[in-house]
Order: sequence, then structure tokens, then C-alpha cells
Amino acid sequence: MTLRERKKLRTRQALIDTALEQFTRRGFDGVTLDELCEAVEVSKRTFFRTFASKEDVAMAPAQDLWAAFLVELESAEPGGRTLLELARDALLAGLEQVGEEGWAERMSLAYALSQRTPSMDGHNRHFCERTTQAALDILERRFGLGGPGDPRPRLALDMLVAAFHQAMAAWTGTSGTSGAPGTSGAPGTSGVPGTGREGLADRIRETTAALPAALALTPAEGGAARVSSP
Amino acid sequence: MTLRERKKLRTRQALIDTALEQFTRRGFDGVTLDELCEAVEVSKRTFFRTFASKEDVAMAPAQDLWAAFLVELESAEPGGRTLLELARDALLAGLEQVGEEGWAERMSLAYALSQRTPSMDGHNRHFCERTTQAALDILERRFGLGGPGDPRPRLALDMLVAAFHQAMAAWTGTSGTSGAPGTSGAPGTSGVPGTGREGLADRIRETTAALPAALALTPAEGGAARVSSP
DNA sequence: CCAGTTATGCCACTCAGTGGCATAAGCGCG
DNA sequence: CGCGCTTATGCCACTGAGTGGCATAACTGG
Repeated sequence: MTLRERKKLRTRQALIDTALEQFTRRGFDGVTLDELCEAVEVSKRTFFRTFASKEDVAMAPAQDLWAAFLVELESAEPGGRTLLELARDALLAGLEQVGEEGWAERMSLAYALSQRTPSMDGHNRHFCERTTQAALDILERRFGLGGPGDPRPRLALDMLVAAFHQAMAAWTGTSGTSGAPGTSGAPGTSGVPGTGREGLADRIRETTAALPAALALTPAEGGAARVSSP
Repeated sequence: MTLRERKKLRTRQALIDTALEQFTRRGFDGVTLDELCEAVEVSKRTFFRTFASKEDVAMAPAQDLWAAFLVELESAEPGGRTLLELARDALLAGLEQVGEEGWAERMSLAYALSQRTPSMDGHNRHFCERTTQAALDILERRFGLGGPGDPRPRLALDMLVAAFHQAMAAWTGTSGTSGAPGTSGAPGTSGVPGTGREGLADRIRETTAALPAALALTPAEGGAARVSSP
């Protein structure tokens, strides 16, 4: 890899880290691009050559994950699995493929940010939409699924995305808003359940497994809580 | 209703209609707010007292529908139905409740627009997210569902939203520019099947009905299409 | 060290969105 | 009918995101 490319990557990473830190501390709207670029010592013009929007810089961790997902989906073989299981496993494989140090911490910050920033949530969901479309193209090309008029493959992928969002909520909920995020100690390659990539993988498995039950969930007649255990 | 309120409503409707017409003809980004306000003879300041953003004005039809959905959900009784069926029926009831003349046409334009305008798609999806959250609050209050840690009610609602989006795609796909009739479906009260509110209701019924099959959908082992044609 | 490529910085610009304040339009009441 | 009171509107100036153009600096390969 040439020096030029490495420099570009380093600038990019600095922008991501600084952005996540500043946005988290002072709020997305509380930080102007001029301030962010000032902190990284980069011109605003350069920022927009690296990212398409202010929201994009904070969504980088999620984009890395879904890019890896698409790569995995490209080479996945259906071992008698459901389409949903196939896609879920591709996502889990992509999750292991994301090799950056401290990815989990960044992803956690990015999600928390998108939860309290409407424009980030919107951008994020639109990105999921595009990714879903790309996945659908792959599935159509490889397995002949997704013939026009058949909504099922698309619905299956939307279910995975919905489950993933719930997994993120559960993951960040357990591993913590209040706790010191990661900078000290060992960011869980093992140990505390719920933290790190392993924890997220577990949450994804849980929420995807909950999909059939969600489909069949029936509220009680009287108005009291009835969650499938009489 | 006072004159003041009626005037406000009339201005609002004029903005919506003009915006949908202009955006459709010249593209969302091809129309500035100044031009739109000029056409309606309203100051930009007034526009932003009526709508929160440029995207919002084009999303008004969808917002009306989901507002009606929430109202219906508020008073829906679970007749032994699945949560998903309950929500689907609330959506269908809300659909009949939206009484405006020409709503279907506006909704169709709004959807087509959001399909080719990233920022509109993002705003739209974020709005769905907020609506889903509001629906979840209602369900929790009325039926005690949605205890923290249980992702299933949320997942069920997300499935409904996914099915709705697919229904919109199918609906605008059939009733779009090509006027080829003859698609099967319920006759409805008037006109061509596939068009109007009746057609959309049918599409919603179809896509929600397809959810279990989507969950169980399995690609063929060899890589060929198992669903459509071998 | 030298040409060719490519990223960067800077400048000016458009446009979405906001706050402040004066004014006009509707409204209630005597 | 006219007079205050409320509320919507218009106008102006401003911030901040995002873009295009162009000169220049930095890397590249030889």
C-alpha cells in the first residue's frame, strides 16, 4: 500500500474517531464541520472528498459491517438453510470479518448517536435500504430469487435488518451508556457477556430467533399482558 | 372551524399539491424552496411554520395515513387476533379513515418521489421509526406488551412496516404510468382494481399474508431458482 | 531529480433552515 | 361598529451544510 493511500486512510480514521468523540460529547448538531475539520487539521473540502455528508462520518462502522455482509453473502452456500438463516449467517460472518481494533466501541457510539439524532437515523435507515437492495440483487443473481412481484425475499431481508436493529438496541443497552466505554482495560475479546463483537453476535442470534414468535405474538383478550405464556 | 384555521389549511394543501407537482416534474433537488414559496405566494418563513423540512411537505399523505393508523390502534380490540393482524387491521381501518379527495394520487406521487430521492427516503424511514415507537407505546399501555428486553412486539410492528413498503411498491407498480388493467384482485367499490385505496388495501393484505412464507423461504441447493422456475 | 498524477487548500457561491421584530389579518367584546 | 387582543405572516439578517473551480503542494514512477 502506497504512502498516499495510507495517509488518506489515516486522515479518514482520524475524522471518524474525532467525529464520534465530539458528537458524543457535544451532540451532533453542537459540532460544526468547520470545528471538526479544525480539530483534525483538514479542510472542509477534503472532508467531503472522504465522506458524502456530515452524517456519513459517524456511520462508518455500520457501513464497514454491512459491506462485509455483502461480501459474505456473495460467496455463501445455502446448506438447506432458510433465506433468513443464510443472510443472518452472512451477517455474523461479516461481523467476524470486520477486523479493526476498537470497532465495537465505535459501532456502539455510532448507534447511540443515531438514536438521538434524527438526521443520522434517517441517513442510517436509508443506507440499510440501499444495502438491502444490493443484497437482493445478489440473491436474485445467485439463486434466481426476487422475481418481480414476489415480495418474500425482500421481506425476509427486511426482517433481518429489523432484528439487527433490535440486537443493537439490546447490545448497547446491556454494555452500557453509563459505563466507561472501552478506553480502559481489555475490550472484551472474552469475559463480560454482552460486550464486544461476541455479545453483538449473541444478540443477533437472539433477535433473529425471536422473529417467528414475533409473527405469532398474540395480545391477551382482556387487555392484560399475555406474552405467549398462559 | 374559524376562518383563520381554514386559511391555514388551504395554504397547507396548496403547498402540498404544488410541491408534489413541481417535485415530480422537475425533481426534488431541482426545485428550491424559494421557487415553491413563490408559486404558492407564501414566504419561506411561513413554509417552515407549516412543515418542518422540505422533505416533510411531500410526505404529508403518508403522515396522514399513519396518524389515522395510530388513532385506530388506540381503540382496537384484540379479537383473538395476532398482534400483527391487529396492527394490520388498524392500518387498513386508518386507510379508510383518510377521507381527503385525491389522497391516493398524492400518496402515489409521494412514494414515487421518495424512491428516487435519498433524503426523502431517509426522512420517510425515520418517520416510520417514530410512528412505530408511538405504536409500541400504545401497545404497551393498552396490553402490557413491550416489556423492556422483549423484542417481539417491536419486530412485529417492523414487519408490518416492511410489508407496507412492499405493498406501496406493488401498488404504484401496477397503477403507475402503464395503464394495463386486468390484474386480479377484489373489485372494490369503483374503478380499476389495483388503483385507489381499495387496491392499496389489497396489496397490504397480500404482503402481510406473505410474511410467514418470507420467513420460511428457502433457496434451492444447487443455486437455481426453486421459487419461480427450475 | 524530473515529469506526471493526484490530493489538498482556499475562495466564492447556493440553498436549507432559524431567530427577531414589525405588521397585518382574524377574533372577541362592548 | 369599532376597539383592543391574539396570532399568523412577511421581511431581514444570519448560520451552516454542501459544491465547483482553480492554483498548489505532495506523492509516484522512472
